[in-house]
Amino acid sequence: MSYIDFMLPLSDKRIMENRRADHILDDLEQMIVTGSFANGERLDEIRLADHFGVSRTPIREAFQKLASTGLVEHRPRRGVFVVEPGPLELVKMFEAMAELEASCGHLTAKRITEPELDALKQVNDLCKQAVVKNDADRYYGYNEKFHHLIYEAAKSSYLQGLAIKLQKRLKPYRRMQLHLRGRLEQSMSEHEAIVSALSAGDSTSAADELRGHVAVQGEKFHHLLTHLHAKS
Amino acid sequence: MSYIDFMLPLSDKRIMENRRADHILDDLEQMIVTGSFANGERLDEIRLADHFGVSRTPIREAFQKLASTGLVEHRPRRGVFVVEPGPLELVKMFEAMAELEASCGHLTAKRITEPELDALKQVNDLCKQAVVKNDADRYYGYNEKFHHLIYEAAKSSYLQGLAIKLQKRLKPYRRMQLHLRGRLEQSMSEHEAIVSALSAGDSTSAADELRGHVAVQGEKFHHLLTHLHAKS
DNA sequence: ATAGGACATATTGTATACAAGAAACTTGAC
DNA sequence: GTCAAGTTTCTTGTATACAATATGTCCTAT
Repeated sequence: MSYIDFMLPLSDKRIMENRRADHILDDLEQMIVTGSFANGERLDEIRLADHFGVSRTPIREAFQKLASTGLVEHRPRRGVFVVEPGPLELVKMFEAMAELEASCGHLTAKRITEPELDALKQVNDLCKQAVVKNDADRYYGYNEKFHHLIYEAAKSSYLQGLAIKLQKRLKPYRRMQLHLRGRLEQSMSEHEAIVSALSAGDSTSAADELRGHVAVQGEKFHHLLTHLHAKS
Repeated sequence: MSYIDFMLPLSDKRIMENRRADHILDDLEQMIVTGSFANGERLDEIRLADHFGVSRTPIREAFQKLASTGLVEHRPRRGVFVVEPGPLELVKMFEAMAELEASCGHLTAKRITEPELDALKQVNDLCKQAVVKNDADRYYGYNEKFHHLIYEAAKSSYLQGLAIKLQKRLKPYRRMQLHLRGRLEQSMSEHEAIVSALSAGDSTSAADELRGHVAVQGEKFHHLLTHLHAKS
């Protein structure tokens, strides 16, 4: 895909706002995630600098931050290249996500307060309503909130940070899972099990339920593969 | 602490080797970890540039990488400041470490191969020998190897990466508490329990043992801290 | 015709110059 | 004497110039 393609939709917005370094990073991130670049494509400092109307320096700074999140890889004296994780990497990442969720669940089950539990149930009800309406997008939003509440209630800031970071990284891949037929209902019943384990303060069960909920296995895995293959 | 203090011991080595960007990063990391800077101290770009004999540009690059690992904090238009995590943060980090280890253990118990198990037992024997000799430094080294083997055997590259990264971050703090009386023996018996759980393929038990093994380090450290704090 | 090497080009990495913002200092008023 | 506003100085952030290295091309020799 050429640079022209992705420049057009964004350039309008860019001109309106004042372009600051953070925006450059966010935009680059967005471009990579939404697939504006081919897989192993090299990100051209000069062209991007032109595009954003800045010099190479801020672009290079953004590159480094992107590299630290794993979205791009920096090969010395070669440049930075977008890293679309392959099926294997993705499975590993989902596996790690499942473990992080399990860990949060483990702690949360012991530490969640009544108000937090109430909030969680409330969000879960919103999830349920979305399922009834078969509204995958709304479910997606509330589901995210649901999980973030669990991270928060673990009261382990560092772990929470890890979970949020990886969750964000996996966002684009997670989303496509939800459109699997019947997945909404299944996900919802898993939520119920999670909530009841947390209510009961059963940390082992909460961890297991969360791990299973997030893990990519069986049909989900197959779905992920075919979807990935379809993109390229 | 002034710049002069830390410049002297390092400047000799620097002049010998060819100074490349990676070395700058490593050195800065080392300086921060070994406490060459005061806690909230601002890292002066120009002085450091002079010190390393380079311009500000590579220094700023190193700063960004340091910021991404959490060793320093970047405040826009202010500079970068060293972040010594407080007792609370450290406890949270140890807690996260415990959970990461538990996660690795959970997977490793199911996935470890015979050769890997053999290697693990072998390293564990070396640990045991170090305990007998009451050699904390050797124990420290083999203990690290022991844990790294477990991460590796989990065959979950992303999780392994997280574990290694945090382990590295906690290194300076972990080291302190090994010199506590009786800790070596206790740690060793925990190792035995971990190995036997892994041998048996008991993922739940392996996870719990590893969590406990690391968590106790965090607690010991916490005690150590409060004790130190009481003095000053 | 192909392989290998020298040259030309392009791109990254580093240094320096410049701009913009924050801290520090001076000066003046109360 | 203290506080505040204006000015100066210092520091970060950005642009540009330069150096070093990788890549691509062309020519030659086998």
